[in-house]
Amino acid sequence: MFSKATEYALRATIFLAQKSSEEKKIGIEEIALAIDSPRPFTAKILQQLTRDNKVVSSARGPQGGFFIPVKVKKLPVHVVLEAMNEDEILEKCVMGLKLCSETRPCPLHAQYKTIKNQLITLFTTKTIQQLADEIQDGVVFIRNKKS
Amino acid sequence: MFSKATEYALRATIFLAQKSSEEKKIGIEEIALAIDSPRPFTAKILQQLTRDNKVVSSARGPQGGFFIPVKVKKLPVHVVLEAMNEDEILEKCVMGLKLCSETRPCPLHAQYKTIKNQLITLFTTKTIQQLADEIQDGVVFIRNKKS
DNA sequence: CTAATTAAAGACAAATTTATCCTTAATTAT
DNA sequence: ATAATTAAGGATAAATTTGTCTTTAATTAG
Repeated sequence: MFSKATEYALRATIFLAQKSSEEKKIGIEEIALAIDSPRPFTAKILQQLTRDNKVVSSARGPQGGFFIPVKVKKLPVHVVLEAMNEDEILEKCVMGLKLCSETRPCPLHAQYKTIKNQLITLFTTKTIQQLADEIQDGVVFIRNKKS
Repeated sequence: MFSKATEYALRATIFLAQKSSEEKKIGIEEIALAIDSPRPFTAKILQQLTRDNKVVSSARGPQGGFFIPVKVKKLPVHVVLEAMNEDEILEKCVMGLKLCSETRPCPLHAQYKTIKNQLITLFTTKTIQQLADEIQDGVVFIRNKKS
């Protein structure tokens, strides 16, 4: 569904939301290890998420690293998709028709629409914080490895 | 969601299901024009759909072209995804976790699961014929251009 | 102030997807 | 048989995505 870049972005964001804070920043090494993603590529992605501090914030130097401000944790996960320029995926026609719409629907439009709406609702109502909390509670996982 | 190749495959399949038959084959030129896709790339995709006559059938020479046998029209659209090797998209974890499952769910698993199930149901219950019929009825469209 | 640490930025490389083109093979009509 | 038509197949190219590496800039600790 999403690109690898966006998958990594979602994992990194939720991981940071759970583990980091303004006082406890986390380095790229630890992040890439935790979410099992290629280190340099993940760095690029975090850089993108850091643009204008839109999703992630960062600080250089010793004790530096990445973190997610409390204010951002309260935002819907959808902001990650926006920052990665992949929020359109949730909107577009399954068959790739440019003109697909209510008045000119593709053959799958009517049924896909309701599914699409649930997807959009999911990403716009669940906050980053809410997802991170579940990891804290131990009911879900973000690591991609056995350990 | 799907690759361009699969989007073209879905459009071409439904177009052929509506317009073609064993007696009335359709050439690549007409197909690419109808679904507004790059001609040579579409040829490659049809070639793939033709492997083992799994979805599309073809005949060379004058009056040759592509068509979909009646038997295939009764199959679910899912067969197109399978032929394009993209049926996994419906199954995989939204966050890209290899180990995501009921017993080791990602933070979005529980909610995404129900959406995923609807997607799978849609593609496994709707037949190629059913979607083509709607075009015939004029309630939906497959062409990607104004005309 | 200096050295160490860490992210930012940009150039580069590999892999995959998308797309084109040319030759070959099969079929049909004459 | 021959010529015309059409898909099959393979080589190639362009674009995008994924990934790496090296240098620079900022910050902090000593």
